[in-house]
Amino acid sequence: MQEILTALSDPTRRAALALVWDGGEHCVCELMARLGASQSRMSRHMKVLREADLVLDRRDAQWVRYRRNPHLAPELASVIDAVLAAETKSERKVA
Amino acid sequence: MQEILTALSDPTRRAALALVWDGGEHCVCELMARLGASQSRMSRHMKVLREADLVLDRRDAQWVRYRRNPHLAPELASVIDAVLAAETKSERKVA
DNA sequence: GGCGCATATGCGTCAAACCGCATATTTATC
DNA sequence: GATAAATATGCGGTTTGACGCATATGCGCC
Repeated sequence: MQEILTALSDPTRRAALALVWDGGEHCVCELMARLGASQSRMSRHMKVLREADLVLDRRDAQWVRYRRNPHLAPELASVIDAVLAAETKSERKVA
Repeated sequence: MQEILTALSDPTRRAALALVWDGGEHCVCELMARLGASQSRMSRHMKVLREADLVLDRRDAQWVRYRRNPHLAPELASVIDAVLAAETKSERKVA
């Protein structure tokens, strides 16, 4: 829980999590580009998400594909869902 | 959202929030005692919760009574509920 | 007005987090 | 085997956050 909330407390990580939460696979280079983050920064952020067990990674040729962890305990997945939903809502208000 | 997640990323604040989330009023001295926190520490933590709009406070003689903010946007209240529920569950596993 | 209890806050310190830069590692291609 | 692309990581610097201690403030009571 502590690790998860620490992971969620960075905006870039939340944005990355939102992208990955669609169930698909995303390489670091894609996330970098879409979030405007440098390579080392993006790599480190994904490491934090991985160590919090929120995402899984897989080597695929020169890429590393990150995806949502489907085995996450349901009560923890609910936390992520609630956070991403709340953030989506507040973005809509701005737009 | 950022402010809320920062507030949630401290274990003492989560514990205080859990106590206050019952809908009742709680003075700082009570929270201090129940959480084993020093006075200045508890006061500052409550300030963070207040500035994140998660709790409201009210002066009552020499006490300050903190309570859950009932006007919190529902999608944000869902975040708090999910976090507290997840934490309750993990505590039960330990016990 | 003085005293005591509850709470807030200024200040200095210490630890943790984030970042950029440079470099290492892995894999594909030629 | 050399080169290039994608990713990870060691290092140093800067920022942010938590804490304790001391002190200030608010309030009731005498």
